[in-house]
Amino acid sequence: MESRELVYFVAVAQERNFSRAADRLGIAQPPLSRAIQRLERRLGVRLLERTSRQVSLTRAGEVLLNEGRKALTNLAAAERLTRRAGREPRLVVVTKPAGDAGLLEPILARFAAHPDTVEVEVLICGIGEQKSLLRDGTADVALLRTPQTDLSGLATEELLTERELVVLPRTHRLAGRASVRTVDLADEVFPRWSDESPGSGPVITDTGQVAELIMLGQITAVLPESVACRLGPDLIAVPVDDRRTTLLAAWSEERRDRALAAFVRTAAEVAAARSTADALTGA
Amino acid sequence: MESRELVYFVAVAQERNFSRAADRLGIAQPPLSRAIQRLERRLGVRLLERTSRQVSLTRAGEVLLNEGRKALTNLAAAERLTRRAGREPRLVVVTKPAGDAGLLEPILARFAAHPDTVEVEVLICGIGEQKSLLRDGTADVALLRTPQTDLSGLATEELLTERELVVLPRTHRLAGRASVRTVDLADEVFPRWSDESPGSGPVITDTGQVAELIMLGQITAVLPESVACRLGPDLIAVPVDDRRTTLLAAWSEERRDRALAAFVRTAAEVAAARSTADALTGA
DNA sequence: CGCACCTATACCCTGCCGGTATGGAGTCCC
DNA sequence: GGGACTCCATACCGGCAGGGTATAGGTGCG
Repeated sequence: MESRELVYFVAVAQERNFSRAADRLGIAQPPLSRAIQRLERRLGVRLLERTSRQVSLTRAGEVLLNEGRKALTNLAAAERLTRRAGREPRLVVVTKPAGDAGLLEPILARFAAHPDTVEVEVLICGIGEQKSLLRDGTADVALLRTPQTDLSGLATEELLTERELVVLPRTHRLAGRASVRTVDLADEVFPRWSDESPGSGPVITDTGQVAELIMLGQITAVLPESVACRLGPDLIAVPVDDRRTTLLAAWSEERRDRALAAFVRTAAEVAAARSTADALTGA
Repeated sequence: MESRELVYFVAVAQERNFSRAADRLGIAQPPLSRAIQRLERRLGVRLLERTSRQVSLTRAGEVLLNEGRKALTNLAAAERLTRRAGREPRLVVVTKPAGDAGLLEPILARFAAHPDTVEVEVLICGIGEQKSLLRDGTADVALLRTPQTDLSGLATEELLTERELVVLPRTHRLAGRASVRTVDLADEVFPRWSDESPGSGPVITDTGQVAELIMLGQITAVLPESVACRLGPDLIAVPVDDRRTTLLAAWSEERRDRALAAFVRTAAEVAAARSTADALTGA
């Protein structure tokens, strides 16, 4: 099976529409139809049920969509890793906006002095993209927060655990509380951090929206302490007693190189130092 | 990256020779050279160092060989699983000659009566091929023996543990012993069960060779009891006290379907019954 | 120095891949 | 119910990728 055919099939299977898929692929619709027909012929299996009104997946089509996506991810990873191996060694670290709890800068400073240091590129990606960037080889290490749904294939190191705070407008009924518990928040509207994530509120596409929407009373948000403190003076942040979040360093479990190991170790050291400092300050 | 290019590269990287690789791929050498050049150009990385006398891998080439093989295996698995999903559900069970300890027949009989039964195809493969057949989706479940070098990605269930016996010609110095230990066999010549396996003796390509070679005094072999007993009356089998082997059912850890689970469970039941019977007979 | 071996280049040809135009089936809506 | 719309399939055509043969060029060996 040619990988291009598989890319085509995945596009059609996702769009459930030949014309839109062709559009996305940057080719015309007829060649796409033929490519899928050829693929079906070669596999000896019907992948799609088409009527003139809708396209649906057969059992075999579902299998190929799932397995094929994995295979294509692997192929992309092989390509990226190969490209990287040909260049100067460097690390790509990926985080999301405000997702590093302020640790990244000291980590980079300390790592630069490490004997196994290499050049580091920092990538700030959209919400929920980090794991796929790790898996396809674009990034070497990510800063993630627990809880995470699917960490398969990734190795992790816990960096630090933070309180979580609910962020509210000044006028909110809970704004005067010294602390709250999760049950107190049962009636609140929380944003959905990505298209797929559960929740009742609006989908967040830009982090700047969050403070805005909270101020307007549209939503509330529960955020790690390091993030909540930076939203601005017009919002009240109240600790949620029974919630904690942990910042993780994560990387592909198969990767074994000195620079990566050194980076993770450095990150853990910086985080440990920070935790100790916080404990002293808090006390 | 097109999968065909990757197949070509892997062939060259393994053969370390364009002409032989082209031969194996069934194409001429010049198109192969061009394909590799194109791949290198597209990746922007040199993969192979060629002199007119030898081809060697660059760092990037090694990465692509390793990662690419994985990706191609996944691609093949996606293809096979898709093909299978389009047909009647069935299980492919793979074992090697005499590798089932006589369990397969009763397992199949019992499985046929199971509520979740499906058609079963039995594949008897060459030595050392089982794991790759599982990984590329050709087979659903394999009967393997411990010790095994690399079971990553596979789930296993222990079926039964057997004694191992050393098989000797009648005239052998140890032929009269009631039992031996591994240290007693230090001077013996053992066959190599595949091209890669360690050992001093000849490479076995056909199981029929083994009895033959033992009879001629060329080698000795340590085999599971169930196999050793069937080599014929002209050979003496002496128990090796300090060696045991376990028969495993193994399958891809990602697979989750009722028929597969039912098969493994049935296999375990049959094996348990056999073990009990043996214990009674032996006592 | 010639021979054997191996890869790269030159050149040709076939067939695949992609494009445009159009057909035909089903759905929506007035 | 008919026209318009949507959507996939078919027909046909052109360009180029990919494969073949012949051969050049470099290197180790006797």
